[in-house]
Amino acid sequence: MIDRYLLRYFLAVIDAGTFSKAAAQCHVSQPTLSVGIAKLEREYGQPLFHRTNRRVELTTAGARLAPHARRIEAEFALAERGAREASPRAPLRLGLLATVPTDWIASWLAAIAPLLGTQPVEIVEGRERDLIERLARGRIDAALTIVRPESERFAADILFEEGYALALPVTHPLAARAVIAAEELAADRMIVRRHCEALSDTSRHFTARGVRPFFPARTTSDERAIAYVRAGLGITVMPACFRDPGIARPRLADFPLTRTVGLLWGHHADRATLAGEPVLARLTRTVETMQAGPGIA
Amino acid sequence: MIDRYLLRYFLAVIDAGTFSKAAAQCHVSQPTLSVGIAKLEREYGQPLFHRTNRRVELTTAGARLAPHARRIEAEFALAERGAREASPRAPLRLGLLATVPTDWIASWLAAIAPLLGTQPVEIVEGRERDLIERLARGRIDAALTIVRPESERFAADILFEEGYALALPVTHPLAARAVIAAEELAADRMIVRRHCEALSDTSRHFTARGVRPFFPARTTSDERAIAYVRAGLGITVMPACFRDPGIARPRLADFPLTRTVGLLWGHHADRATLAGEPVLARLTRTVETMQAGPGIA
DNA sequence: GTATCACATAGACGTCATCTATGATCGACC
DNA sequence: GGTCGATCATAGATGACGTCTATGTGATAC
Repeated sequence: MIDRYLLRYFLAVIDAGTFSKAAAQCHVSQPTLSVGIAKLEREYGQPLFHRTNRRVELTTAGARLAPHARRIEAEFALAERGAREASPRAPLRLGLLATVPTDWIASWLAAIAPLLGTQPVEIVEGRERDLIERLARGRIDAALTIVRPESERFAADILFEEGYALALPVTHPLAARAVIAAEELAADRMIVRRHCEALSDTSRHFTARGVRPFFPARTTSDERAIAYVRAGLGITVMPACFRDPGIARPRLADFPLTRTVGLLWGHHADRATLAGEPVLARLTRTVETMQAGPGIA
Repeated sequence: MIDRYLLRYFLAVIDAGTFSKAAAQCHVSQPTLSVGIAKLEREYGQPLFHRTNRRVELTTAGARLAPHARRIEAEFALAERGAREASPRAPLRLGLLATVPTDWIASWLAAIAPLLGTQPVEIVEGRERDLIERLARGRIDAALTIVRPESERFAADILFEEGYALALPVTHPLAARAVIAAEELAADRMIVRRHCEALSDTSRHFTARGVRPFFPARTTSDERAIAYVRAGLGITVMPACFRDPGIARPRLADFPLTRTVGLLWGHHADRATLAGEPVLARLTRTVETMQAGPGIA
């Protein structure tokens, strides 16, 4: 009895060209996909792929099965789409990490505006721990937040990894530098971004080097923080993804902290179905382009 | 993610009209099918059936899903058929209980003759224990034999249940009787059907009643046994399904032994696929009609 | 030779589809 | 009106199997 998941593996191998890539595409390990294909071949009665060292290619038997597999998957997709379109769709509850640039979210919201009628979205902002908590309780379906190895209780799709960098007004004497040591900033005032997941690491970094700046402002808004920096009220440390024409982002010497940002999926939700949701697929694309893109600064 | 087996349950309910019948059709228990439908409804997002006490009927959501499910199942069937047609088919190895009437087998073989080119059949005759043994060793794919509750190591499809009855020549003085006691046969000679699964029970029945007849013949062929009976060489006891114009089949008083005949499936084989095999489907039909039919006698 | 990349195999683990047993609900029947 | 029979739902236990990590095998590159 051929099962659906076997055909999904099969099609993924055709599309990806290798077992390993197909496994990643299916969010399973390579051995899992390997035994899956083996099982399908046993059930089908004959080999479906010629294994060569560099890639795999369809046998004639595989070529015969492929169109059936395509039609079956397409029909499944239609059925599942029909389900969602007909039912009064529950709002998609999405957690957003506070330290994600607002303009990313704005750009995403603009892109999905026409979809909001058929797929309402409910946004929950919070810090890393809040979002994990809500995910665990099933209060949100997915979260754009920090992915850590130890948060493997949730399925994750990693989007990018980045470091943290200083944020100086472009008028700052050191603004043109690529790397700045903490000690060079002893005379600077510093904006405290109270919501930032890196706050304690940042404080420790400066105090460990004897730098105990004055704090002219504490805020939980990154836009406020940037405005303060532009205005010359002080400097701060932010994730590298924040860019603004008015601020420079030199690296902070010996501060190797990075964060990995991605989508975490609540286990009650069906990741495969959810990730195919246009609204979320668009979020992924938006984040990837805005992060990797040339940026403003 | 909707799975294939859920759609099979769904379609079975549509076709059968009730969950219980659908469960039997799918060879699963009623609770299994029940939770299966519940799961499908959860995945689909809305109820698929209106449950009333006497029957279930499709909701509009169910009616929307049904055509997709049909197409998916049809496509799976096509894919699986394609597999079998393309591969050089292994012969279907079928065990046949010795005490099944030869004319049933002959009738079946005549019906499937045109199919033997594409699906070779290998017949293994044997007694009950031989067939079980071969099934366990994977030497045969299925067996038409006796189904016992304790032989639940194998999946079974029960075809019919029957008793054992006397076989007398129509010229016998008692041939017209419906029931005959063992004691009334003290003067008769008796043919021993050495291969019969009921042989020891039969012997015990007669000896316990003080009847120790002369045995003019021992045979392992039911056709020989019938020929002997017709010729007046002696009488015997056979499964009720044996009929012949020349013999009468009165019941033996106080002999309640019955046997349940059906198909046993080797666990290495895929029962669902195998049972759909035209050759085997035809065997099922042939046996059912020849057993239930008006018969010759 | 070493390194790297591919897929296959082995054993352990956890999920979940399945089972049996039981409950809940309704209609039929005397 | 109470009992019986039929239906589907629920609960807890169990086993199968899909998945994992770890490791093996083989081929190509340098």
